[in-house]
Amino acid sequence: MPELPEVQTVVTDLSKKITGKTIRSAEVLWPRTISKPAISDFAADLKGNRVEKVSRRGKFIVITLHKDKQTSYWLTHLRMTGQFHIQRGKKLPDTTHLRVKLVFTDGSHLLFTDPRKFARMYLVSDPGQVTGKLGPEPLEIGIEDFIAGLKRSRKRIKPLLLDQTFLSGIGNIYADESLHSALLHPLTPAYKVTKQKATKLHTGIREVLKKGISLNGASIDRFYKRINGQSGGFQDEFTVYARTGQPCLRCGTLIRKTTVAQRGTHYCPSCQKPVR
DNA sequence: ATCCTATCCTGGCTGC
DNA sequence: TGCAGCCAGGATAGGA
Repeated sequence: MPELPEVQTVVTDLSKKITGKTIRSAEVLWPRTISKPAISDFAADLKGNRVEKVSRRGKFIVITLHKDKQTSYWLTHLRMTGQFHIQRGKKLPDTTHLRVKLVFTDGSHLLFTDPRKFARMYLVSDPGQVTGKLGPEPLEIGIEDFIAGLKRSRKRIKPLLLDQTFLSGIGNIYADESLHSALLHPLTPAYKVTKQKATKLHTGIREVLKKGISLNGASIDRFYKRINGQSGGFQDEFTVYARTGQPCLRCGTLIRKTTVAQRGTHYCPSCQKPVR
């Protein structure tokens, strides 16, 4: 669902729309969406803040706020179904699952919906409180550190890629796509991945994520959408994800789906052979 | 250290 | 047509 490329797309879109705006009021319609601070403080603390910057760390949207020379950070993790919406013209977004609503001093609105209620928001003075345990950004980690990280881990490669303390931002889709691109079986123990394959995986992760970003993410079901309601384009470029039973684009073998670490896992049984 | 299970949630889907 | 039951999925906690 929303992974690094999807979150990056939201961040880029949001940045253009809300940077410089000042929050007039905030309203929380589903209290559990707010992790920190207490519900009673969240809306009141947001009020009067000016949006300085919208950025990303892992799968977190990080909004830097200024008020009375104080800087605070409003972080949002979309989890599966969290979605920001901006009002566009007269057409109102579907607010069936509205959880948080912001009104800016210019009268514009920022709405946050989340059907499954798993998304979480934080308003903190130090973003490290929330993102402190995250591993490096997958587009920033160097090849040496990446290989060393694999060697150090006894985990299987797919769960390791999903581990946000190892790398931050990769989720189920991009893990499967990266592993296929590197011709690695998802159950391969990380420490057994050869230097050559590790290099291929490092490259594969970068290419897959960059392609995802350039296509504004993947909209696999009705969930992930850009803040203006548009879909991404990466779902049309999947090589294995959601292609169960369809021919591998590389060798023609039918793509198989199994469960690894409680996640649907798609791979080509010919291109991605298990390691003995 | 790592794995497994349950939990949080809802809408969509299957099967009767 | 209606409805019960199952499933996906990111992160985390607790037990093995």
